[in-house]
Amino acid sequence: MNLFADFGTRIENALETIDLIREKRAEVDFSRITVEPPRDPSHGDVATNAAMVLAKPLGTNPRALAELIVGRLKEEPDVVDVSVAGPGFINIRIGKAYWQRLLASIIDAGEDFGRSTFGAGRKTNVEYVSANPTGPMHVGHCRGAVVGDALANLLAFAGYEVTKEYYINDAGSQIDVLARSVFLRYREALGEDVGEIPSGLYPGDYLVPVGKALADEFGTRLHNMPEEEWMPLVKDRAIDAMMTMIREDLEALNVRHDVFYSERQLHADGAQRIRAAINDLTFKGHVYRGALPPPKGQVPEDWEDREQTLFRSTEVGDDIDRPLIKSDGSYTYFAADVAYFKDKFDRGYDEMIYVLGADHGGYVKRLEALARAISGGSVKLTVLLCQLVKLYRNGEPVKMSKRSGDFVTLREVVDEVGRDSVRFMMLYRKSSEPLDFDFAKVTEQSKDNPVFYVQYAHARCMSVFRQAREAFPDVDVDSLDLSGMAPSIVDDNEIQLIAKLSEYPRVIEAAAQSQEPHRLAFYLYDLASFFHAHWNKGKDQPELRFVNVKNRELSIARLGLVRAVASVLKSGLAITGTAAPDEMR
RNA sequence: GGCCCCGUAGCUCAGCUGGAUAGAGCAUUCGCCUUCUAAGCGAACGGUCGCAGGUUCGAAUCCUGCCGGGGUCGCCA
Repeated sequence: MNLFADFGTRIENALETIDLIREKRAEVDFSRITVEPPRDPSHGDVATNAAMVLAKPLGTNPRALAELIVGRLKEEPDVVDVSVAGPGFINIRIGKAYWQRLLASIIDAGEDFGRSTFGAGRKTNVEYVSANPTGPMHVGHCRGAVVGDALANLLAFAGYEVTKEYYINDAGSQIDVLARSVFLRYREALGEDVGEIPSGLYPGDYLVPVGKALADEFGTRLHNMPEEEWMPLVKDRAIDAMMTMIREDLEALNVRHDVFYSERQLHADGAQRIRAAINDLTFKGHVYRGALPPPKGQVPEDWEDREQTLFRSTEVGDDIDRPLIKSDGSYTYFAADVAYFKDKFDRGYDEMIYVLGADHGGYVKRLEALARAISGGSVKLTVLLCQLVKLYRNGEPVKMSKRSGDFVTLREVVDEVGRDSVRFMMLYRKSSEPLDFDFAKVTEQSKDNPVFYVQYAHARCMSVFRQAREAFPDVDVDSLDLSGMAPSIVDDNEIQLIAKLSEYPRVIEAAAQSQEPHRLAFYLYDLASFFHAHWNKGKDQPELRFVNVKNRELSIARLGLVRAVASVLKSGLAITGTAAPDEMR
């Protein structure tokens, strides 16, 4: 049961009965009509702008039209009051019986309440993290990992068919550097004194065990080979080791991908997949040989005009054409991306989402151009840019130097503050907005910490059930038919709580449509806040408490309300990837 | 210089894709609570939505131009 969808159709049906609208039905567009909770609850439970949107095409004024609509809606069951307000809003107040039925349906749906068919099963690929396999994940990767994962969960809940994907950048020159760094550790493991790690190689200690493993596997054999021979062997082992480490890091964050896709396989067998993709682009008329103009603004001093194979991306919305094959005949990074995109396209995705860091902003247009060129516009490709995360410890910024290898790893953060705090805080901000992450704040158990506040609301719900079991030892509290008790819920505060719950499905759909998982996090905070507020009223007014030994029937009915709150919290927290604890002692 | 993101209360941020009197949390001020249902509760104060135009019944939201902050910018991945 979806309140706003339900009243949306009721309102449309009412509109269809109005002569003025019936006469000009072909000319009026219902799609701009909104049905939403009014900003101020005193206005009612449901508000619509229908009269304001339709007045103009019908050649009438909003308030007059609103009065007509109000006349129809008055006859609608469950409507106890309708009125026109402001410039032509129609405010509807809903009867308690409706709320009680709604509560019953939420209880019956359990954690499936809010699940939607909105996505209509569209095949959607969400690519996120895609950190280079050259070391452990650091905090910088955190946000994209969480946002991507939560977004994928959200879309799945909203009815999309989702694949979570990780693109392994295991083909570039940074992998050669990785292999050389590991080779040095290998020599070290053989007893050689390698001294300080030369600049240009990765200095981190995490490569020591990889070198040791090579020594165990090969003894001194690699040492006697020329670089061309040991390089591929070392690369294989190094990439495997790094990906194992990264998978463990992801696991610690509760992030799980369905597909790990290797860039290297695109380059395999004489780069045939890349060649095939470029051929496809060429066939569709998007490739030529030529030289690019120098960049605008400051022209680099060593600028040289060279001919390359280019993607004519400017014809599909890009600012400048993009190189596919360098002047020395090798492929650009983007060429592999063309092949990768084509692969996803051939796998049949309708929508592709790339979650990237803000420093990749310059990459967006060429990806969009690529999608147009290859799919002819049938694929919806969107790039979500996550802004940077700044770390603070007690208000002081945490300094990081990547060059010295002195960066904070994802693992360190998760180990210190816990995965739930990391995940929820990463979502408690619009991703296009920079984020401050304070170690002290996110572990604080107080109202100021949203993670705690929301989880605590769930724990409180569970606590009510524990108390009910104690108060009514003769009742099997956990197997009661609570939805059948919903008609006993009549208190206005409780009805308001049901109203807040009823917003959940539209929050899910709106967040999915806008690809903004933070909206869910804010809703959960809001819901928790309603619940806590209602709980606190029980302090001064004991008759409002959920469990009341003197009134067994009402207590049991209220358990239904508590269960509904708990299930929405749990469902929402699950989408964010955060636990819903039963207690928080 | 081109492109992208951001600019909302003293601070950190929401604002449901154009709706009503712009909302939370900190901070400040003032009450309450000192035990019940667990790490408090309630209220007040606080705004030229960066600036200027435009679009329309209606703009924080859309368009244009400025101002300010950040990111990015040839064949690096």
